[in-house]
Amino acid sequence: MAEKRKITLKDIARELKLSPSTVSRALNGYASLSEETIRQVKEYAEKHSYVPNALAVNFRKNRTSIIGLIVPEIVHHFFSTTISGALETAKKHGYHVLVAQSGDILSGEVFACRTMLGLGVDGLLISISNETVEGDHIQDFLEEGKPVVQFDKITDQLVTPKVVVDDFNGAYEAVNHLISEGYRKIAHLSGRMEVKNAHERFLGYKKAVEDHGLDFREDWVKNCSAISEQEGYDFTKQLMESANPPDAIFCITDLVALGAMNYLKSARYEVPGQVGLMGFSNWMLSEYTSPNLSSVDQHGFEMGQKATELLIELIKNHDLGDNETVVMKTDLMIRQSSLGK
Amino acid sequence: MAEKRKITLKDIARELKLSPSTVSRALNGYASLSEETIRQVKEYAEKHSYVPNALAVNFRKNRTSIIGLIVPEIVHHFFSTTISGALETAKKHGYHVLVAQSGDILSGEVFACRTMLGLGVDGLLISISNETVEGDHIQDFLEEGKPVVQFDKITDQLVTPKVVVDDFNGAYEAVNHLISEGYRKIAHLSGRMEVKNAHERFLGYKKAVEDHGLDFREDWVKNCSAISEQEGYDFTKQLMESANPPDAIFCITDLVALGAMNYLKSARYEVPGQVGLMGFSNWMLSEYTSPNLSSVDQHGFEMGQKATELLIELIKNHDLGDNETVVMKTDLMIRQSSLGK
DNA sequence: TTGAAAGCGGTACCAT
DNA sequence: ATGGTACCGCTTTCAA
Repeated sequence: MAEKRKITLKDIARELKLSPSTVSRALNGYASLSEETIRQVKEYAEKHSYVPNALAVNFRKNRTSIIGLIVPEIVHHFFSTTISGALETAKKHGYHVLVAQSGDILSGEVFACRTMLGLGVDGLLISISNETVEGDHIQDFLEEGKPVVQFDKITDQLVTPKVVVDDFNGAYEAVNHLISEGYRKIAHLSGRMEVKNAHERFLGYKKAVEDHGLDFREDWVKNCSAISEQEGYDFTKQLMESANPPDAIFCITDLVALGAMNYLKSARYEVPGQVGLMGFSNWMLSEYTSPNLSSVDQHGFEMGQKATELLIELIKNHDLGDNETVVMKTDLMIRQSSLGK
Repeated sequence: MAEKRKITLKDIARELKLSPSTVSRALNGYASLSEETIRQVKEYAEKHSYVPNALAVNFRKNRTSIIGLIVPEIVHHFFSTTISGALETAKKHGYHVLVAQSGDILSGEVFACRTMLGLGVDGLLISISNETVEGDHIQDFLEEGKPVVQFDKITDQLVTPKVVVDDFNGAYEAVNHLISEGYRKIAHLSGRMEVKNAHERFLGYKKAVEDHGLDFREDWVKNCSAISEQEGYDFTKQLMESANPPDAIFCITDLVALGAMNYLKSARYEVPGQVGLMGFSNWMLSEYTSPNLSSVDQHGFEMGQKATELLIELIKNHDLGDNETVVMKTDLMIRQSSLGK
């Protein structure tokens, strides 16, 4: 495999009878060089399509222009959206993104952190796993002077900037909307309360219900531990067949809402009308169900962008940042499933 | 930001009064070293938590253990699935993955290729954009001795190994299945015929129809240029309102099939029964529609794995590979929408 | 304005 | 079994 030997900076220097330093300066646009020399060097470099050896530059400068990005699971609409945002922003600033998934387990996250640190990324973007508590493996980055920005799934154990969704408010507005559409008996298919995002959504739901003087009933709150369509279906069935069936359901995610919708349709409930339905996350699928599913958009793309901007800023300033938290506003996506009773 | 200065191999050598070469050998498990020396070095390294400088190693060995991965669009169930497979396989072999999206446009792809090449990835996995024809920017990798493996969306202009879905056969089986369920007038919502995958699916559809002596009608084939839900809806409406309405529709993707399903339901057709419906891709959503959508699984995860395995093999063998094409079998996912007439 | 030279942190060849 | 040392390609003092 005869790959053509690439031309180096030294080659140029030799050919042009200049010193490597001069060539380096000319190429990197330093002052104090004669116009003529610069022109000459650039022309030669261009003509022989000189490309600096990134490995050498990185080694010398002790940086890689690579950002590490760890999410629980790539195959997940929200996360792939945040990744997309991160990629766009990184590109704009001349950074590359190394992606890894933790599989939502601690060992996977630790492994990803270690290999990324070993490779010498300049900083880390991370949405932690469900199992992460201490976060020593993340702390390691900070101790090497590499900034970390947490997003979406975060832990307060680590002093890093954070970008999170305003789950509380998003849920509050969603439930408010159901109420304004005339629904009064609102149930909530929640997630595991130990998970911060789920808990916040629950609190937002509760606050909205109470602010309007409506009943908050424990038995109208069901915990979906797997956040699955099946749970949505089953719990909805359970709720509707109970002595006190609700007239609206606010679901922790669109997938759960889809399960709820499937049950309601199969049991011949009118959605909306008899039962109002709200999801959360605004997955692509919510646009395409029938009826369309109302949801709460989390602006994943913008989150990825914001987190990446913060990180790159820190990298450039050689700063680790502090505990600041950026809260991303959500958007109520009112479609059909939540319309007037 | 006082990051603690990291200990280097030379530090160890000096402290232990050994030469750098000896320490290197001890750490990398070379033979011909006394047990004692090895133990001593390893102990010291462990105690001072020595971590080799990856940048230096990469520079010296002229490799990065990084694979570049370019897809048209990350936020797409199929691609995120292939990425997931690629990540898993890369991890297993000690490789990292740099991800970029082309946005399905040539300029984006060229940019991604250039930056990745500049960074010094060891090889490239790519699913090309719709606009890619010549592929000189990809050829550049080969000319630098870096192997490339194409997957899913490929071009034959480049001599590289390829991993593709058996679109023809997948489509053939899907239509076969509709026929075996009793449907006889089968329409096809296709994609743009210039796109290879779309064309193959069309050919598979046509062959199946003809093999069974059924009518192949041009007016039962509709081109969805955007592959959108809207097109699925509109073309299905058009088909069903025509003089010769079909009794089954094979759709180029699940999203299009969803549009078809939404129209059929709104127009009170029974699915299945009056109209049979098949999608393609087996997106997550197909499991959750009602009725469940029958589809064709493309094994995206396994594709990502396979492509990555091929690439890593080539990298390790310092080989560019040839034109071999691995064809991934598809799986018919029979759910409700295609069941008996 | 330019050059000389010392590294960055390893690896590997050539000695011994 | 171990040491000495010349690099890898580029950047960056320091000197001229």
